[in-house]
Amino acid sequence: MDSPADTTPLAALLAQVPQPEPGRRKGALHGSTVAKLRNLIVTGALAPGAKLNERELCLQLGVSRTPVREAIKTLTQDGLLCALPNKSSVVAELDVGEIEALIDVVSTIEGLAGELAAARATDEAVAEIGMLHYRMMLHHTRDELPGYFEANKAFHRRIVELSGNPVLLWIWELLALRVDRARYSSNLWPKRWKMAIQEHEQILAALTAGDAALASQRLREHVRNGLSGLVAALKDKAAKPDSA
Amino acid sequence: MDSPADTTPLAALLAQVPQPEPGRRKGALHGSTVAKLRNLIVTGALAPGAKLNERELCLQLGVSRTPVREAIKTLTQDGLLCALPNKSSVVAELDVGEIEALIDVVSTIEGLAGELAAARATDEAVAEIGMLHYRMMLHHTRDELPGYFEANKAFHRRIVELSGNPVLLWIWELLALRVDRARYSSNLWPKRWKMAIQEHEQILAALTAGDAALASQRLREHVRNGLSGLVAALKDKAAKPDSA
DNA sequence: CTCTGAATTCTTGTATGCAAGAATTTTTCG
DNA sequence: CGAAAAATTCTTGCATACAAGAATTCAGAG
Repeated sequence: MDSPADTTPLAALLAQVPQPEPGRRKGALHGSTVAKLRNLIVTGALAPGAKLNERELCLQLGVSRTPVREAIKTLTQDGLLCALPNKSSVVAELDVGEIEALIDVVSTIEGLAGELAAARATDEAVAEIGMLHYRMMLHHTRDELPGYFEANKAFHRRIVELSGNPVLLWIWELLALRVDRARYSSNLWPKRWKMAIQEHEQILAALTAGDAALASQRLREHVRNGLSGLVAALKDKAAKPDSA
Repeated sequence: MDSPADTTPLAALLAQVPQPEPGRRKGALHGSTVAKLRNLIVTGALAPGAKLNERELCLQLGVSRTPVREAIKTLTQDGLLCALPNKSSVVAELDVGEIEALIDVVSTIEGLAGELAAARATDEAVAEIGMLHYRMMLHHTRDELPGYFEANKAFHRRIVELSGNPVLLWIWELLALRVDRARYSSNLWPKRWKMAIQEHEQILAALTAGDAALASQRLREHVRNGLSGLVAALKDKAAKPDSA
């Protein structure tokens, strides 16, 4: 009846997304549709458990069912949607247990990334990551949540890239989708920010020193701390459901 | 002109795949098409670099373009195909560098799985994994390559399942696709078998003892050994291209 | 003979039509 | 009035039609 999703002002949210001009080139619909839909899910605009009606999405997104169906398939594979045969796909539940499972995997993955990155860290690469760190701090001082998120993610992403391992980056991107979802879901937890910034600086130091073991350990613990805080926030939120 | 794929007896290979009866139930075409196509790629029946013509695949698989296109999208996301806009998708190259990248990631992932699994290992679970190990040995003594592959994979898979971490299993499945491809590509390397069996026994012992650190380390090294041998075999093969 | 370019053919990207299964509503019987 | 069943409506799964871009071929000029 009145699942959370039914009250979502979907049209308004979609209006914010820049619509591709009618004079667009061929082959861009799939990608853009995936991006739009993914954004709606990750940011929580489409609530967990919400049913996706293909025809309705077509109208909202202004495309035919083909790209919509492809996007649904793609996001199902990414684990953001759940699909049952002959039934509407639904937005995957944001299970706290699953996020706890994410902790072990993401921390291990980023730990490996740190280990490999430290061995390949040039001054230039470290400087670039440092810049991302300062950008994050800037957004922090300004209380700009989206910018903070973005810079934080870029910081971590750059380290994974620096590892030079394309498979690692691929896996990390997949995991990052779920982490982002959890982040958006648990409204900001500013307590954690200061600690995160300190940890980033220590990670940078380890990379600068080229100390693989230390970089690995610090990244592992940093990720573990962050995600654990996230789980705590989510459990808190679950305890007192709608104390806005 | 005559790329390796053009000479592939595709029709014959597909004939081996049991065709779903006309009286099948709806909703199974996508999955079965993905499975068939994936098998062709993983086993090497569709050679790396081969161009996939959608219409041709439709004829071969006996379905329309819709499920074929969905399957292509899915396998592209899995990294088995490469797609460029408005161009035919091609089977992803089996880059040795990428397999070397896999070594670090898969060994780390399975190491984590071993660590978590050891902490949860019941007698029953260990016995089940032991059974898979003996099944593998049986296929070994009979020189049955496919059975050996299957049992080996089941052994590893069961350990990841035992970890109780669904995210870990999800990632492992993705990685396993690429590992399987590499395995099929480098024809059997029997030298490795005996060593692998010994390592499996040691892994089992660590699981039985519930020693998380040991299980983790042994799995990590076992995977590293296996994949390193695989890379060596592939490099060997690359050096003397077609010495059948 | 070769190179350029235009026209044709082929292939993919997108939209839509049709049928099977699911959900819902209505109707009928107890 | 309640419940079960039948019919209607709705939704997805698959097939196909059409359009835009890419590849190929063929002709003509240098």
